[in-house]
Amino acid sequence: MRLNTKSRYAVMALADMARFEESKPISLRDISLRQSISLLYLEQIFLKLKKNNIVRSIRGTNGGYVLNKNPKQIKLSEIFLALDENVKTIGCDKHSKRGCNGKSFKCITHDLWDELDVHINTFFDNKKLDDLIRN
Amino acid sequence: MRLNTKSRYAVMALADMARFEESKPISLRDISLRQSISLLYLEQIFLKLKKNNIVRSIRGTNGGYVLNKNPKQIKLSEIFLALDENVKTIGCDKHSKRGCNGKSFKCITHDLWDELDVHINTFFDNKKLDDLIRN
DNA sequence: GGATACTTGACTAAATTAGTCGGGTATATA
DNA sequence: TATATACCCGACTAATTTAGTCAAGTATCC
Repeated sequence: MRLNTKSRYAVMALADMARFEESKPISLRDISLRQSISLLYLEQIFLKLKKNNIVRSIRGTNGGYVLNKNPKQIKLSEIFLALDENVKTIGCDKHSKRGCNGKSFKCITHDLWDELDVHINTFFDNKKLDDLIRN
Repeated sequence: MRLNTKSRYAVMALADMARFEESKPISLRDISLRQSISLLYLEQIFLKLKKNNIVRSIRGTNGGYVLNKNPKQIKLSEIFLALDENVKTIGCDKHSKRGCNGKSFKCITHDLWDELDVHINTFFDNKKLDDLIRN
């Protein structure tokens, strides 16, 4: 779990799309203007969202992106998973040779970070995109 | 909430002390050897723990540090609070002028990060140092 | 044909992290 | 009282990560 601007912007952008739920594709330019996120940065983010089938794209004039599922069904955990290659980054380094790696040597706090990870993932599994726009 | 090595090492070191619970002060040198954490780095960490009354120090030969409370009463949230000046660092920048600051302008996802923060803090409020050594 | 809008990899400045260094001061014990 | 141990503290730095930008496309609509 790693929360950087990329993850945050992804949630903002997708929530933006969900709010203006239309059948028409929404261009990154519009999202960029509404949410004040750099267009070039959004492009990077949406590439990953597309690769992970969260959105699909339509090219050309009047093109843009469309949500692949109903906002009620899009878990926030999916979104984070799409952006970070490695979801679990809190805690010990899995591939450490000297320190705690959870296998050959396990430190006092190892299980704690695992528990925390579960705790946070549960939170994001239960939160749907739709929950964000119901205010 | 920010989980860096400093916070993790602090928990490891304090758990180490709790495990060897003695009335005698424990030197950073011993902790450094047992947990393979740099002595110089530990000094930095314990200075903060001391300032926040989590440990007290005894100088000189045979000196070291002693826990100020029973491990059953030391919340992990206290420890993190002692190390990070600002506990809440996930989410929007409170002092941002242009972006979301939660006051003059509030973004779609603002409440989400607040909720997450509460969720994580609850976890660490309920975890005590003693829980880590009961395995 | 031109405007719009997605596609992709490479690059970079700034900030953060994870420590190290150097020079202290206090105290126990031989 | 000398010496070794161990805490105290500010300044510094190398490496990594972050938060983007840049350049050069390709596809589609009008």
